[in-house]
Amino acid sequence: MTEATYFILVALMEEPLHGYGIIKRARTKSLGEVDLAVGTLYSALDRLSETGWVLLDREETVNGRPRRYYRITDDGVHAVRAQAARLQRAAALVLRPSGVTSV
Amino acid sequence: MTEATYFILVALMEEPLHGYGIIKRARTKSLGEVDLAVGTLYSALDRLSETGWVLLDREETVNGRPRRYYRITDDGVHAVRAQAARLQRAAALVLRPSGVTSV
DNA sequence: CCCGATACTTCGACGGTCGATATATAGTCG
DNA sequence: CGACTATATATCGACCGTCGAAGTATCGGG
Repeated sequence: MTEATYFILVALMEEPLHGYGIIKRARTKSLGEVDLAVGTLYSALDRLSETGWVLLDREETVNGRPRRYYRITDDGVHAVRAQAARLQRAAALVLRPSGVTSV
Repeated sequence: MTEATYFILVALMEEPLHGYGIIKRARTKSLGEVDLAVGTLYSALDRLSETGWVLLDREETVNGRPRRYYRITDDGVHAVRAQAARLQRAAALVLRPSGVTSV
């Protein structure tokens, strides 16, 4: 799973969001580190819909323009949790190196 | 930083290794999850040499064939530690979600 | 004697990211 | 009032990194 995919799923964990909302949520969640490009977002969203990790929650019309809200699925939650565990293990290799038995 | 780059640097943190050794070390460190393709490794190694995060430690000749050992630089150690911190923060978003003040 | 493991190089294909462009409205600042 | 920024979606080509395969070479085991 790429970083973009991970942060899209993380953004959707709290509540369904529309495209632009995902970009903003990912930015705040990552403390400004992750700034999803629109091209990245929509292609990733298409892929995630195909794999069934997100789905279209509802479609609103604001100012005559469509606004699509996406929702994470149970499979998506499962996938993002598995990825989080993987990331933590990867981080621990450097932050808590084995072989250092201080005490 | 990509996952491949991260695990190459992690593999080199303990001691200098040659290409094939990096692949094996990354595999064991990641508990079999990361299996670097040779194409990925050598192109990543070239990029890392250019950025100055790894450098050629020494060159041996074994069975009439060259064996190049790579070493991580101080900059590389700094970069991999920063990335580890980033990964941990990303993982914490899911594993320790804010707003859950269990007590 | 062939196969698998070790070991490096190169190259084309593929997948995902990025930035630009297009389009449209609301709000802010000078 | 005009320019600019933020909000909001769609699309497309360029680019970068990954992957797998082919090529080359040696050693040990079955």
